[in-house]
Amino acid sequence: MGVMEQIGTRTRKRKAAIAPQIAIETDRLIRGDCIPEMRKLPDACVDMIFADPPYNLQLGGDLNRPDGSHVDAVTDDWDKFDSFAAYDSFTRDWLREARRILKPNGTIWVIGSYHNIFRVGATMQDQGFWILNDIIWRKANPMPNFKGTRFTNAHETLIWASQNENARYTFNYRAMKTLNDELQMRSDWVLPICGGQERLKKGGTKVHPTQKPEALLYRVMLACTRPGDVVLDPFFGTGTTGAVAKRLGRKWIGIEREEGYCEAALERIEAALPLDESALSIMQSPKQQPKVAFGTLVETGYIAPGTMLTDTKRRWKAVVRADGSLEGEGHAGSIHGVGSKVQGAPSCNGWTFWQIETKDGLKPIDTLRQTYLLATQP
Amino acid sequence: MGVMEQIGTRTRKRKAAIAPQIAIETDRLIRGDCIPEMRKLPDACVDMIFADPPYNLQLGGDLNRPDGSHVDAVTDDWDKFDSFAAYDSFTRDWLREARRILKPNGTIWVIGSYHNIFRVGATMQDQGFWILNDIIWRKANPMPNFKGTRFTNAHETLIWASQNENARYTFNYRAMKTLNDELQMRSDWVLPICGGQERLKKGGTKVHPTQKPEALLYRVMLACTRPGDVVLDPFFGTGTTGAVAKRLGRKWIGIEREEGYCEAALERIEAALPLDESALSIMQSPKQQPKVAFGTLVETGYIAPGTMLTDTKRRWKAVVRADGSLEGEGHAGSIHGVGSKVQGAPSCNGWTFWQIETKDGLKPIDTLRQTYLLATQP
DNA sequence: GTGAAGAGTGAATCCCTGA
DNA sequence: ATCAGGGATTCACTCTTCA
Repeated sequence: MGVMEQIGTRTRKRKAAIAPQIAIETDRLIRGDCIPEMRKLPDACVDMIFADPPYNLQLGGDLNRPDGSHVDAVTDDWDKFDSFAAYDSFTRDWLREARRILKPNGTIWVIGSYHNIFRVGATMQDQGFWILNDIIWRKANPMPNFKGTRFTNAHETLIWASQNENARYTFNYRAMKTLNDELQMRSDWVLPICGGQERLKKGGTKVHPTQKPEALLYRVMLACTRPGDVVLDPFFGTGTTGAVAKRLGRKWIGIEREEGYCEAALERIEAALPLDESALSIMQSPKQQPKVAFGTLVETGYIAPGTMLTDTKRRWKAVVRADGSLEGEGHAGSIHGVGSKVQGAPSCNGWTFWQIETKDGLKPIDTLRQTYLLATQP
Repeated sequence: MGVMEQIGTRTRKRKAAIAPQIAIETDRLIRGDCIPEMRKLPDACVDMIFADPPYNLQLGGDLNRPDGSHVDAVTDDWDKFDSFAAYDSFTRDWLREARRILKPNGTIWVIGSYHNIFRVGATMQDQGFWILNDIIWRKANPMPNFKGTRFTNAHETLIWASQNENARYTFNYRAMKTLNDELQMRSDWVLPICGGQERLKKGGTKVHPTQKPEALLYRVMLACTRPGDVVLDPFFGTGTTGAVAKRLGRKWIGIEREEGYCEAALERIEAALPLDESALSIMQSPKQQPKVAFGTLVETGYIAPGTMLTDTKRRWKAVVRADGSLEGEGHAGSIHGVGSKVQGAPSCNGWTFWQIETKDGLKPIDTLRQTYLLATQP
């Protein structure tokens, strides 16, 4: 697992390795109901949970297309619930176990539609999960509303939540920004539905009625886990979570009741190819780069004591002192402290605020830090 | 009102005029709390309800933009609740009255964010409302996540529900399809937030912290009401619902507690003019350019992480990474960024610069984008 | 007048480490 | 547990100012 050890060590979160982590068996499928099976797992043993629970779809009668062909709706027995109360009870039970086995800094994703997502979301809040975002999967190619009685149901909703309000969760902000052409990733994701070669079929019919696209899981795991993290899926189905986890170098545990789905899932995961190390690495935040003190640049001669710094509009000036502090405009202190004081701002990043005069005009002192890093990093 | 007569004449519902409708006073603002004020209204007296209740945002401390400026948050008392239980109690009370005064064939719209919408939706289902769609308002210009801690919260959710499961509700299918360039209107609506001239201001500051855009109400009313219908808004605010109702030839009733909002609303509705054809075209959502991020092609499997790219003359090479970034020749970043860096050029179109090896020779990665668009666009 | 540049702003649960 | 301090972090659009 050389990949695991080298990648992802610098993420936004630095987990305190206080409690000895219980190592559990991973990369395996557990056959059975998710509630009793989760009960057998120890507390705080997984980093992320992805759950695609039954939707409790209340479809009355059969649905036909205008041409008379039959729409293959979700009518399996596992999707029938006597009432909202029964569904709520089921939801509370599996979410309670999910929260227990989730590490304190772990996160959970749950996907649903308007039939069930409101009940699921409210239950999550009631149990202490802390919602971080609701994400809209905007389907690029949804099934139209054949009868013209409502708006085309063209999206599904995912809830992303941490185990508790104060969790220091993993969010690979920079990687998401890169994935979205250098703009912040938004809460609405446009992705095609699962079809074509990706859709598992047996004898010409689809194996699972609601197989999720791998692209969806790909984005979820890339955003919120690190290589080597354990991802659990209590409603494993045909194993999309497992297949993507394997590709991305994450460990997985799936729980599934239906033998037909289990077979298909294992076969599929077996065929999935893991990415190699260079492909797995992602863009890192500056936050995760080695820290350099401004004083170090003074000591090592990258900037001389006595150098005059200013801001981009030359409104304020400050002099670099021998110990790496600044003095100017009646203030003295760190590059950040003086920067915030002269502006009267609550905070300031001195690295980008203060500029140094060069032959090509003003440049932020951060460029000196980058030069230093390039020269000293292996 | 030529527009009105042409659109919406073919509605799904044909109401049986059995029970004599109770005529209530319309086009008026009721000053007071919505729960006691709704109690004074008779049963089954309104055709549609649009509700924009407090979201219970639970904001922490102050928030500043990267430039140091302060974010003007919603800190009003009307958005503060002691607990989820208190919010639920409030929600149950106003929804119960709303359902009572709604006609049996009427519908309700409620807007919210992840802070409150799950609780609201679950309560609606518990009380017997029948959800018809959840609609996503995708904000064209949302506020970014300034700290890089989550996904940009770029949408709000609306729930559209009928008074009961068997209601024969109004849905102007044709009008919606016309409004959407002859494609079925989907459950995700791209609309800008309320700003510019439309945003009500007094002394340079916004009158209401969360004024909704008229385009949103326009689409809601055009979809689900007929001219002459009575629309009630129990959280009237600055009267967007009233202004749009007047323009569309619907009757309105607003309930609002804050005197400052009431004044602004009445003044605004007084100034509102009935709709003409030109206004209709302005409201139409412009056909957006399909934009595809390179990362999307990686996620959806059109290009695999680890793939080697090169330029047309094979001078430089780069590897595709899991998040859609490239790494090669000592650089890492987007397809455009790495392209410009290896060439030493100020800019570069990565789509045409980077080539992928195929059995027919090198091809620009732009061809993959075209393939993706062909597969996913309607 | 016209365009470029700069300032302002929007329903937001918005940092992390070490003492 | 709290507190201090380093330093990381933004997109689309409107309106104003100034050349």
